[in-house]
Amino acid sequence: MRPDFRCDCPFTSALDILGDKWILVIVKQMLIEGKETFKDFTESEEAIATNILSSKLKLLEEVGIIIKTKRPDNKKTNLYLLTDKGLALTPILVELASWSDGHLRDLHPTIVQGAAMEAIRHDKAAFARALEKQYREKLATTSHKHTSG
Amino acid sequence: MRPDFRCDCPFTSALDILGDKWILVIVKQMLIEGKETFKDFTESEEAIATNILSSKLKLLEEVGIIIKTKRPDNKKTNLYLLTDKGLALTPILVELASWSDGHLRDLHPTIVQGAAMEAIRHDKAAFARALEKQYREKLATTSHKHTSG
DNA sequence: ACGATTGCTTGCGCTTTGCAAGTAAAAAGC
DNA sequence: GCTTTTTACTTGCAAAGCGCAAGCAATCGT
Repeated sequence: MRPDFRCDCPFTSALDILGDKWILVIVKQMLIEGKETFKDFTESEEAIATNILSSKLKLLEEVGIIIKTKRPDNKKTNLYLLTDKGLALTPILVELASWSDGHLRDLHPTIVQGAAMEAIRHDKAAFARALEKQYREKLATTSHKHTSG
Repeated sequence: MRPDFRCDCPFTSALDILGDKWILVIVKQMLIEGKETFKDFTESEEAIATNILSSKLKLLEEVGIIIKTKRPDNKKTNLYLLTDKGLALTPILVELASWSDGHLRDLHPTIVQGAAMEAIRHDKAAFARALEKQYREKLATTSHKHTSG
C-alpha cells in the first residue's frame, strides 16, 4: 500500500500523500479535536466509515505521520498519535482554514466563525506554533508505549 | 457538480474542494509553470487524462478558482487563468512544498532541489508573495476577455 | 479546400469510496 | 467464570471516481 509518486515535483509529491478527502481531516481531528482512539474518529462530526478509517490510519502510519501506541494499562484500545512529521502538517492545516475563512463563505455560508478563526486572521504562524506546542504538551502527559505492529 | 460540504468546519470544508489528487496540481501548473491552455495541461509532467482534466477545470471554474477566457485573436484556444480566490491558494502550495522538502525525502529521495526550494526554506511568506506578484504581472500583460460559458 | 490542431466527450475497465453487517478480542458487569 | 458490551477492525457489495483509448466537432494553418 506504499504510495507511489507521480513525479519529482515537491508540490505534487505532497499531494500524492495528502491529496485526498480524509487524510488531512484525520490529522486535523488529532491535532485540534484531540482524537486518539479508533472510536474517537468514528464518532466525529465528519462520520468517516470504519473501513476507510482503518485503511487511512494504516497509510498514515506507513508514511510516518502517526504512530500506533497503547496505554500501559489497556491492551485493547489503540492510541494513534502524531509524530514530528505529522505535527509539521500544522501550517498546511492553518492555511487551509484561512483560505476557507477568506474565500469559501460565498459558497458555504455556515462555516464556523470562532476564536480560533480570529487568531488565524491575526497571525497564522503564531497560531500554528501554539497548536503544535499544545499537542506536544499533551503528548508529554500521555503515558504510552510504542507497539511494532 | 457543485461540491457539497460535509460539515461547517473550515478545515474540512477546504478539503471538500481541494482534497483530491488533481485540483491543487492544476493550480500549481498555472501558478508556477505558467500553463494556461488545455493543451498545456495535457503535456504536463504529471500527464493528467483529458476527461479528468476537463471535469476538474469545470469544477475549478464553478467554485471560482479559475476563469475561462480567450485571446481576442484566437477563437479556438481557451485560456484558463487564476482568479484572486485561486491566487489565494499560493500559501497552501508553498506549505505543501515545504513539508515535502522537510519530511518526504526519506520516502521519495528524488524530489527536486532547486533555487525555489532554497527560497521557500529562507522565507515562505516572501516566496508566496513573490509568486503571486509574478502571476499578477503576467495577467496584466496577457490580453484576454472573459466568456460566459 | 484539406489536413492538422485544439478542446473536449464517450465507452469501458479498474480502483477507490461508502454503507451495512459481521467478527475477534479485551473489558466490564454480575 | 460466564455473559454482555466495547473496541477495533474485516468483509461484501453498490456507487463513484479515475484512467486509457478512441472519437468528434470546431477552428486554424496553408
